[in-house]
Amino acid sequence: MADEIDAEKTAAALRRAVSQVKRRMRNSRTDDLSAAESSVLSRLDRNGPDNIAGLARWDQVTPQTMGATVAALEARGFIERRPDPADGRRFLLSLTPAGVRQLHDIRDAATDKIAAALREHLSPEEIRLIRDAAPLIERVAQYL
Amino acid sequence: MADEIDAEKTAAALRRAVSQVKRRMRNSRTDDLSAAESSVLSRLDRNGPDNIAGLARWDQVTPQTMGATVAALEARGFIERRPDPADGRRFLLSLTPAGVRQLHDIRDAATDKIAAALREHLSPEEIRLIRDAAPLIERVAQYL
DNA sequence: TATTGTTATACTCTATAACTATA
DNA sequence: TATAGTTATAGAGTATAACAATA
Repeated sequence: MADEIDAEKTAAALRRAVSQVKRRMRNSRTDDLSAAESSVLSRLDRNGPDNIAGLARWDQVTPQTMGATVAALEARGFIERRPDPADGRRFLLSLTPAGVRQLHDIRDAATDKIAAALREHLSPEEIRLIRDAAPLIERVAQYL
Repeated sequence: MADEIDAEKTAAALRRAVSQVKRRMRNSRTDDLSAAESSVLSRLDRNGPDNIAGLARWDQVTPQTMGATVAALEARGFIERRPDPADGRRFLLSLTPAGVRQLHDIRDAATDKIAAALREHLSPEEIRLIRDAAPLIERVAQYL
């Protein structure tokens, strides 16, 4: 089937592209948050307060790993925890104002780098193509 | 300028998409190679033999880090080293037949997962959009 | 019993610093 | 002097195993 072939080739191309981008962005730790940390802040920013187990499930890491990430963010004042009144085992985690600020700061830093590369090396039409494809890629990611 | 705004928005969207895909693919270590390792095998497969310093520069890691990655691949028989006749300090690294096999195996495993998600959750037209955008994204990555 | 969260331990990838050998 | 490669050490992110508290 033509569709099947298309999906395979597209998947291979996407995999290569994503690996390259991610690998090159790896060291943009001029910003002060790791990938694990900014993933958690983004999640809390978009979906509101959550507990450790919920964040771990969403991010596909173990609760132990998420516990460490959360502890680091807490120690730096970017998130805060309070007991869940409905369930004595749980803590509800939420962004502090400092966490919101940090999240938006690092977004800008990483984004600027990509934007500059886009402007310098791609045509406006090519940029539009990526712009249209990006949300679709994000959607696919949900099912991996 | 309209272009400037487009580049910023596109960059932000791309960053989100790439982070999500990479994060979700992280544990597809059913296959037997880490990201660092498959990156090296891919490079040798595409560009032929190289030395440690060259691989390190291309992959934007330190020579020490690349030395460790190379040693692991060597120990598992996926690459081999021989002295560079032209420069006594250097070793030339190249893929073994086992390395080529391993490279293609893991490519298939990771790709299948993405292809399945594409087929199940995106329309043929949306898949084509991603297919066209992927090479452009890979090109941008070169300049990050 | 099942779930939430923690502590202990270990592995991988990465880095910096300091060294040897060769150019 | 500069470059190629190595050894030693450390930090971050991840995992598994074992446990306590709560549902």
